[in-house]
Amino acid sequence: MANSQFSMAVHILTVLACGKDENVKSEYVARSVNTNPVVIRRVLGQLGQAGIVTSQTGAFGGTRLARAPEDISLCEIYKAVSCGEIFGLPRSPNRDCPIGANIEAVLCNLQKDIERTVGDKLRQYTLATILENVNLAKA
Amino acid sequence: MANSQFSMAVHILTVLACGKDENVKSEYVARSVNTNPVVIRRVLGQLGQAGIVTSQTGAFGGTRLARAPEDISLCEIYKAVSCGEIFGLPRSPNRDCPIGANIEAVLCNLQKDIERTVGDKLRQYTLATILENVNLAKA
DNA sequence: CATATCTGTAACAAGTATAGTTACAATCGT
DNA sequence: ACGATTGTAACTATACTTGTTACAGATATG
Repeated sequence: MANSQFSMAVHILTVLACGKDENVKSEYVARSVNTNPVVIRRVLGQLGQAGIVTSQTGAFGGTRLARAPEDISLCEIYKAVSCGEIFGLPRSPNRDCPIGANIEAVLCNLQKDIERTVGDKLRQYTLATILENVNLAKA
Repeated sequence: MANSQFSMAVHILTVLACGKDENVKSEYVARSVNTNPVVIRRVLGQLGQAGIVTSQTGAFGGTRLARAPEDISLCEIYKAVSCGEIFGLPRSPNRDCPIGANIEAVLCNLQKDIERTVGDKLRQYTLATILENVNLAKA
């Protein structure tokens, strides 16, 4: 299954942003994402550890944004739920072969370069950008 | 399993590049990558369809680069074996919810933007770049 | 033309990741 | 004390990647 946790995280945070400073229940978010509340809470757990949201247990509990949408970059969200690399490195190249012995390091550097590039791009967007676009599309 | 087809493709092509204009057998490549020849031939099939390599069946057959390493960009290789997106889109957002109805298009645009960015970055490298780096590391 | 050598590809097994689901302990307002 | 909600473990279903075996088709060589 293709990993859609980043998409889900953005969707979830957009719902929370619309909830302003009210606690939003995972069950409510689940209806917009069209999935099970536990799936929402799992992602919310990662976003909480990253300091992007804060949750309250108990009656009238729920989750809200820890900061204003303008201060939450998509890069931060991506890293919070980050699940795997853009491309995987070679598994077990033959180190007796001159190429096999060196290709891993070369690809690893390339991988870091790509991920830095993606990070820079994602940093250009914030949750506020997403909110604007969603509202634009609505109009 | 994390997808390492791009890494494998680059590794394979590096081996082919070292074979100059000789046909290289999948069994030989498999020893450098440390896997089964069929796995190599599978990737080689995709690279062949993309016009990056040419193969010959039969005795003394094998595969060679279709072009000079300087003329093969990593972007081309990435697209040839392209296996999935940087991040998956939402599966089935609730279209009765204003957010659910619009988030998919917004994320899809974002996804295209990211993939364009990655493509631009990969276009800065060619197979020749990789060859240089592998040889540098060897020295 | 017969043979040995390769590729191309189908079919299947094994390992692993994601998502969905159920269940329940812990927490907290009333 | 009670009801509402999160946090989290455990399990299932699905699907993707890799590795492996098997074999048909193509081709150079003697």
